[in-house]
Amino acid sequence: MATQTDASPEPRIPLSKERVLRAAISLADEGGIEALTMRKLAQELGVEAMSLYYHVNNKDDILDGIVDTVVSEIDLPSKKADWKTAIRQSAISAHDVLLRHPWACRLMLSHTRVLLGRLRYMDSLLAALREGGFSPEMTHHAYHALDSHIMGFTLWEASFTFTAEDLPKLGATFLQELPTGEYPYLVEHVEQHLKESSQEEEGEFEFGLDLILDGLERLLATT
Amino acid sequence: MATQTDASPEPRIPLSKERVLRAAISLADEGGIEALTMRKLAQELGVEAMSLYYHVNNKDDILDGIVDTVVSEIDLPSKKADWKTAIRQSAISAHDVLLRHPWACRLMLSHTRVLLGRLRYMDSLLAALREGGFSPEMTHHAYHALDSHIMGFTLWEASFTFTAEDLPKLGATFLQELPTGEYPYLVEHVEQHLKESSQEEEGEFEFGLDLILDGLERLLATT
DNA sequence: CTAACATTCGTACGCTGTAAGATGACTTCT
DNA sequence: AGAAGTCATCTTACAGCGTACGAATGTTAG
Repeated sequence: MATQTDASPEPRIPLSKERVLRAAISLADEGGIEALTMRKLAQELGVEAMSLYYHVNNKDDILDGIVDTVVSEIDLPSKKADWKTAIRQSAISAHDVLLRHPWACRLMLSHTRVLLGRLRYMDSLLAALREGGFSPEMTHHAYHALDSHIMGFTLWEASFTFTAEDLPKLGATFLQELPTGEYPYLVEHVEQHLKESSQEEEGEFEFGLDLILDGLERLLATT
Repeated sequence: MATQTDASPEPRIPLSKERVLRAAISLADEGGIEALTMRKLAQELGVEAMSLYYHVNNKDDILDGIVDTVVSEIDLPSKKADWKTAIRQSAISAHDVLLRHPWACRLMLSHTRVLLGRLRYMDSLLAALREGGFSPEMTHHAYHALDSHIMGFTLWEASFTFTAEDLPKLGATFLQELPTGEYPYLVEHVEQHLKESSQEEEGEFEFGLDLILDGLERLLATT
């Protein structure tokens, strides 16, 4: 003990898979997924790159791991509420979580290994539908419709995350570069984005979500 | 002329941006987007890597280019049909095209430069909505709902493209690795995928699409 | 034939993930 | 106390990536 505190001011916390994953997440959050390299990650942990490989098989292991960590943050649909409000709330939670980690969506779609957190999420969403009265076939369809919206919309938003503060400038130059008068509706659309406060953008996700949920409800009623 | 055909059996077609992009697309189609490297692309064209840089600024230029080429293949919504069938048909076309080039979706979302083909596609979809009677605000919402579905669903499908022939085996091992009895609904869902013919999967996309289109139609009627 | 230009290539650098083995620290047994 | 063994980390090295820089080829105009 004495030797340790004497020799080094920092007692050197031992590495672990959890610590590696935590550091990887914060690194990706700050600098985007392309900033997550083995060397930078090691440096962040005060260690050499190869040391990571004692706790992790390879980089894919890390990528799979941080995806699962993030997915585990999503609120599962409540078993108490009716299917529609339960799923609605869970979808909004998924949207929030995935937007906090804008790299997660893309990783989910390029990395097909599914770990426990994601298994649980998928099953609980399916459970909410089945126990809400949907047939196996309808549940299948509904699941994919919902998943597509969550992924697709969040992915789109995430690709514009970096523009949070300089969106106005970026949008203005975009409009200027546009062939003049050629695409009037596109101009209108972009202007809409520019004048929207970021608060209003939030409702955008729920608009599509409700379109799907209402449609599903109607389908459920007619059977 | 004589000297050329004498000296080299292949007359050496000169490079060009089009030729580079065409080769890039076929390389990505065959081996996935990660198989598209400057060196392999050059090799495919019978040339050294650095020669490409005369026709192209950098790799991003190529990526932006092939995305735009693919997007330009999508059928734009017909101006003759009513908005719903026109958009429906265009969305299905987009789905088809993007599934033929499974790497395109992911590129579209990580590469935010928008070239001409994509501008035209976006504007024509917005035009179909506006001229169908939707207000600017509703059009804005509708556009994102539709885009999210097209992107989200196709992206999901594209991530499982490689399993086309060996999906049964892959699904079987997945089911076996699942914690037994823990996720009954997930098991049901996966089994559904396994028993579905690939033809039936096609309808899956249209299910979600119609959910959105019907919802939009109803909203349009109530105003 | 020569000068100008348009294309292509050779070399090199810094970055990436990671294989293989050396090195150090700590535990346990004798 | 010393030896043996295990665990954790580090050193070195390599192949592959995008691409900067400048030299070497065609190819055409005067």
